[in-house]
Amino acid sequence: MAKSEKEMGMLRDHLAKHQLKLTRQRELILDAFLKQEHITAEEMYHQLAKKDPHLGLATIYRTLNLFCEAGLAQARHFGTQTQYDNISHKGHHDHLICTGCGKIVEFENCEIEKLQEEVATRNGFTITTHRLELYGLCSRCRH
Amino acid sequence: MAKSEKEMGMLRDHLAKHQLKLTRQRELILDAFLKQEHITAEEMYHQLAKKDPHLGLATIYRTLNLFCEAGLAQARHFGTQTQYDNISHKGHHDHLICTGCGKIVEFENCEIEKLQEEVATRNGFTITTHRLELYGLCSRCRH
DNA sequence: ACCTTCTTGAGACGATTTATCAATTTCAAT
DNA sequence: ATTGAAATTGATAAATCGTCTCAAGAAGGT
Ligand SMILES: [Mn+2]
Ligand SMILES: [Mn+2]
Ligand SMILES: [Zn+2]
Ligand SMILES: [Zn+2]
Repeated sequence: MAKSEKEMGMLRDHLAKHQLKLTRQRELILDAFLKQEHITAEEMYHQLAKKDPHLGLATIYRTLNLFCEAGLAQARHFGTQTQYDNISHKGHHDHLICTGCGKIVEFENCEIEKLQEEVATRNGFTITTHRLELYGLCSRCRH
Repeated sequence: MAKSEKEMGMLRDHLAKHQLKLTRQRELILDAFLKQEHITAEEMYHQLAKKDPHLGLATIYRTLNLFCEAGLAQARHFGTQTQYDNISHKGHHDHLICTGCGKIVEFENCEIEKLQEEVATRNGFTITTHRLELYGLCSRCRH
């Protein structure tokens, strides 16, 4: 609870800057969110049902979107649902996804990121975010 | 009509291999699809309403998904909708997307693709497809 | 403590895509 | 060409996901 100082600070900053309030729900959801690598609103809804059975799904959606605006999370469409990635710990990262078993491996590659910038510049764009997903089979599923 | 020999062949192959049938609707939708770079089911529905007012939206969805399986199209979630990219003409490509005006620039970058392969190999994966989207502002929207 | 403003929870709602199913069409075997 | 099993279609119901609405409650500056 006291270990998420940095993230709590980022949230407070964002709230202050936009005249928003720090609520019990927002603290609760932040706590749960920081323990995850990526999670959907629905998953979090079920997880938190134990701690607060009255917490509404709409509040979870609202709060996760707030985290995105505060720079703590990043939304990513995966399949039919939206995954909220925790970027506060390890920063931005991309994904290798096994279409056989659903396994997800996270990676970072500075060279790729650099080339992306070049492509953007060449086309007159300024990149704010990106998304790179590699789909295939992991070593186990290949056999 | 006669210029889409290759694509028609790919479709026929897929149909034969899966005991599926070549229908008037599938030909109609293929024709329209090959004229596009990327299109949504809804857009195609409206386009084809002139040629066949009875063509159902469900058939369009079914057929575009069929094209994906046949290797002619690739589905890509963009905003709330699914875009079906025509990959038969220019092959695989990635996208630069302006979050200001919605402009889409297509690009290919072999170096990036090569680095992707390296990342996959390093993690024991064999890539079958991937998706790279760069979001940002185009030169016009930056001002 | 007061009061304005923001937030919440419950469910309605909207948008998109898939499932259902009776009627029709395809196509391979006669 | 005819037949008949199997696939396809169109209309619409249903499912899914996320946002909107709004009255009741909470936050926080004074
Ligand atoms: Mn990246
Ligand atoms: Mn590519
Ligand atoms: Zn696997
Ligand atoms: Zn733009």
